[in-house]
Amino acid sequence: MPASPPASDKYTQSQPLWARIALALRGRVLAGEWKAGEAIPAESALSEFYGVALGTMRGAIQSLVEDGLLERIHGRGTFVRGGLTGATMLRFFRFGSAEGDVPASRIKSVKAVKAPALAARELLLAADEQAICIERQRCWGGKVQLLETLWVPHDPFKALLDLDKKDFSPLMYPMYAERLGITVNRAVDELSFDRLSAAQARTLDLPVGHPALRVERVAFDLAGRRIEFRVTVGNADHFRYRAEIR
Amino acid sequence: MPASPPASDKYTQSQPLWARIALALRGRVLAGEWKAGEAIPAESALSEFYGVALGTMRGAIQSLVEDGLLERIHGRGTFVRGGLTGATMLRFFRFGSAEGDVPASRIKSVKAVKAPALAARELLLAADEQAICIERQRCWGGKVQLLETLWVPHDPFKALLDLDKKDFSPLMYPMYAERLGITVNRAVDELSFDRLSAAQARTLDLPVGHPALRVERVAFDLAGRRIEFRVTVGNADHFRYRAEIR
DNA sequence: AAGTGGTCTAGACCACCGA
DNA sequence: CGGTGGTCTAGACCACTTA
Repeated sequence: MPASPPASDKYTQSQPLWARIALALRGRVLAGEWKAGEAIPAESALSEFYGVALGTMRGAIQSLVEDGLLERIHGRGTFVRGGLTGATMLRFFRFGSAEGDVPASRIKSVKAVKAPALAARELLLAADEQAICIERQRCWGGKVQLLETLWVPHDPFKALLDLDKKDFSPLMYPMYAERLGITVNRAVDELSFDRLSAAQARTLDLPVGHPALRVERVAFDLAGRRIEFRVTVGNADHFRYRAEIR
Repeated sequence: MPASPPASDKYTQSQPLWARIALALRGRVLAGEWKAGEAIPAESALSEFYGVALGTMRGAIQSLVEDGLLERIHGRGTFVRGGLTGATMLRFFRFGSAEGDVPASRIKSVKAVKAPALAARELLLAADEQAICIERQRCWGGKVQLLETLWVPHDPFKALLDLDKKDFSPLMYPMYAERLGITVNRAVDELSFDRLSAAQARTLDLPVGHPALRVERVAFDLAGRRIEFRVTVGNADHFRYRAEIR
């Protein structure tokens, strides 16, 4: 049975009607009533269910579309958006003619650890809370190009500890979705500049102290929870990024 | 006298009615009927003028708001957006406790030149077309922090050649607006990584070959014309940028 | 042809702003 | 207070997709 019954008075509420309906709709998506990729009921059906005009229902849906939760396709329906693919790190780098190459991923270690200060802060974990740390390398053109260290909360991710390194998918986010039912919906990247440590330089086959781009990423699930913190390091000479400002 | 008379048939046009009205409205803004910062007529007045329902008029205006051309303020009106301030380069850098400091600008040269290949390509100028090249330094905390080279088309910018270096404003975009009536509405930045040349290093008081962030920017006016190409170079150690992905 | 989202209408009232 | 944008209604028809 779906959530909340129709709304009450026409006005006099602190929130607009469309916003309250959007909230209810979001709740039903998060509760799993409609899964990623599935269609939600038609606007007309929903407007009848909530007892509002079609335009109001459209407003509610529109707000969730702008939020990235839903996606409308003319003539087909309104769908719950699938998550990010995780191949998004490539957008910061330019590797010579490696477009066709499948980005390979090599898992180096998967360990249960106490979250270090930086990761704990970004994931909003209590001090000394348990987390899982994953180290991996990403390769293009037969060379190791990116070094990644990921932290995820121990709580919903502990199944990863029992997984063989070979069984990890080259893309983490689709794997989170399939194996854990966790959808990554949004991420925030913080870019800065760094130099390679001795160990990093050795793995990347570059000189110690070589310029490096450092990307710190926090990933969020559909409900807005912080579910992954990731630090990626790559050769700064391959950095390129396009930003639009208004 | 304003532009285009009311629209015709209800449907059967290739473009939605709101899109055609948005186009007409945009034309009136570009023609200078309403200047930056001024309010356009009320929705009700416009809907009557164009002979459409209020909701349709709102849709037309909304599309221009999303485009960055207009700005609505509840209870006050709908306004033509002012341009970018030009202080936007700071968002890529972090300078220690220089928040309060006024970013100073030092013009080194203003010259009429033949646009070099890169600038000509970005500004869509013909080969060997005349342009104006401006070199300047930007300082925070008493130190030169950024080196900038700008190219603008000779055509609407020639007045800058007669201007004394001291009379240049520290922010270019407001100056374009005041002195030339050109509003910068949008810009695209392309970030990459570089090393300082000998001359650059001397000016920035850093070692030759020191890591540098390079920003190539194309700026667009209200009509979408490319009106400035700019290359900015700064110390990569001060680079930081936040990107959100969905 | 049936079902979906997209456009459009003609009204009404609400919430905010400034004089 | 009068004017602005914001919300909401109850319809109608258009345009796209699928079967």
